[in-house]
Amino acid sequence: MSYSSKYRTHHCNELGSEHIGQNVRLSGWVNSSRNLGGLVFIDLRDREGITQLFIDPETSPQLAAKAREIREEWVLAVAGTVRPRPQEMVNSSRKTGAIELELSELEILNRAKAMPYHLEDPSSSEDLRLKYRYLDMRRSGLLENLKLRHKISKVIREVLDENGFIEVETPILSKSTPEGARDYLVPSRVHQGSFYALPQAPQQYKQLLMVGGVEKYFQFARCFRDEDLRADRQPEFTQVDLEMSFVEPEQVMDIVEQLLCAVVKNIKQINVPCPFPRLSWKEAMHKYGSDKPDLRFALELQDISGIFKHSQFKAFSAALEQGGLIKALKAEGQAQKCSRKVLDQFTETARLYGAKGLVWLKVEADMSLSGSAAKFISPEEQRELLEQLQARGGDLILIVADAWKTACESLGRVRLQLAEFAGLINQNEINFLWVQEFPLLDWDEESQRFVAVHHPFTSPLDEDLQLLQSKPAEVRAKAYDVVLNGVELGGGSIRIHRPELQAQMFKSLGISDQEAKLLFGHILEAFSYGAPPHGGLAIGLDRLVMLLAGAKSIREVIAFPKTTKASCLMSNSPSAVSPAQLEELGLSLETEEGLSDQILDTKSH
RNA sequence: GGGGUUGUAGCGCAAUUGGUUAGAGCAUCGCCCUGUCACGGCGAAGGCUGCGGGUUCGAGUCCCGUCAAUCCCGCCA
Repeated sequence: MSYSSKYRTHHCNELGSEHIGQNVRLSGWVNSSRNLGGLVFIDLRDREGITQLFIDPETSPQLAAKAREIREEWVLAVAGTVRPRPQEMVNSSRKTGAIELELSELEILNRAKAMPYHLEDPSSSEDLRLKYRYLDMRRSGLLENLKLRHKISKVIREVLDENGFIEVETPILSKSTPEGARDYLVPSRVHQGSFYALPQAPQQYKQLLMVGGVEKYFQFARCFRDEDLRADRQPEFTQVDLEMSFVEPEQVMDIVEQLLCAVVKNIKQINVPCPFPRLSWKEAMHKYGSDKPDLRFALELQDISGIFKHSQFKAFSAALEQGGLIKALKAEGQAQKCSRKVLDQFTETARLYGAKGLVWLKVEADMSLSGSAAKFISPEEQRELLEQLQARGGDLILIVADAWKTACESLGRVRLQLAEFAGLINQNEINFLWVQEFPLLDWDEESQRFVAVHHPFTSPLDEDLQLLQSKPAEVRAKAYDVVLNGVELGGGSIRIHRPELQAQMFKSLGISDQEAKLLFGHILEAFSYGAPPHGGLAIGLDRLVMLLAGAKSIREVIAFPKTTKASCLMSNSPSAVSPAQLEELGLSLETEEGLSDQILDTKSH
């Protein structure tokens, strides 16, 4: 790579002993400067690395005088001769540590104010780093994460290109639809009172591309959802979105496996086993209490309802009477390590996810049980319990008795917490799996109707079709999620391509023909002109990069992320707009705060 | 919408049961320094303790509210 320009002939991580004697030019930022009164050392930094500059006041008094005023993060262009450092002054921790550049020219390209915080201090607060994101990039690991993201994107593009996928962009100004997340709305000036919505996903467009005969589509799609945020959720995020025609789940899963294997191979030099293991949703819930189980460790949940059919323990009998069940988790050899305090934390977790409580039992050396509810468990039940769980002295048993979903999910969360506490998780492992056969519909108490678990275009499993009218809750979908280390990385489905079935689906969702026409008319019409069978999937790129970067939050892999209240600390968005702008859009604000904000706003048109 | 944590100098922190004038380090500014690499030495300046109430003779410290950041629940097809 040639860097030659008036600013530089090399970058700052390039020069070594082989360049000694050469005249070179470098540009970059002052990482630090050390003025010893006589000798002056400056560490010059660019994207690639750091080179030490050297000025001897005896040979270059003017340069030394100029260098005296130089401060951190000033921008310099320099020229000089590469020379070896004295033997004992070699800095072996730096690639360019064997040499230094003795300056003959020094140009100050730009000065810099004192930094608002110490750029290399990892403990500096995140809001400052967000406010000065452009400074954060200079020295924290952020730039490395952006490079990693670029590399991952490149591999994904290559694999999809090699497999005949065509990258197509779809509109950002899109149409609001019910179902799913809250939309970000964009008011229309030309059509006052009407709004675009920013896409939650390019779902409908990509299906229309299939109707259009594209057959294999992909896109790095920016998606927008106006919901409350988390460490792994931003209001706008990127999906690797893909869709294929004339396929069944197998073909979609196959290409995604190829894609993810290539990424991991390229980034981590690890060959992950392919194809990925597959679990049905029901199995995942039963065994691991999660629809995105972390399989880096075993710890399977067990159904122990059978043992307690005639239990005298009210917590157990009540759950069973109400049609629930009793699930247990056995932690080998953890009885000693788990103090009362730790067990209380587990209990709190179980409660947080809806369980009424958590029963813990310690298996003593003599195989007797001790713990919160041991006295309510008969000797016969104790014997059966130990036998079913194959428990040994020193084991810890955690039990939740509740409705099926609550019991599974709450104990599933305890399972994760326990694994972390007991150090069962190998942080270097990359563990992919598929979860399939999700339910198609879910009863929503709030709206008193069925809602689509995935989205309303998801096809039911062929063998469950006949249940759609009679037992909608039991219909499984041709949907699949790819899970990495307990994180939902992506999901997709085979879509409904026949208008009759789509109409039936809308009916199940309580969407009238009229509504369907109004909201989805264009896609229904498109399907009436010969839609091919099709399906696809979307991968959360931010989450993928986060996991491979070992980052704790997707903010660390996004150049300019927003806070948990969806504001940008750097640009101060969102912000008020001028009355003139509102007027053009035919909008007026209701709140007084809104009005006063407008008056404060200085933007003029 | 709900719960937890945090908020003291530009930055990261300290300040005893509520008790004099809120401290030292880094950064900044000034002076000194010829082999540093987080250079070092001497000195100076720097504060509405997030904001608003309250309790008290007295509040950085206790109470209530509020704002912001963050983590989680709900929510996120």
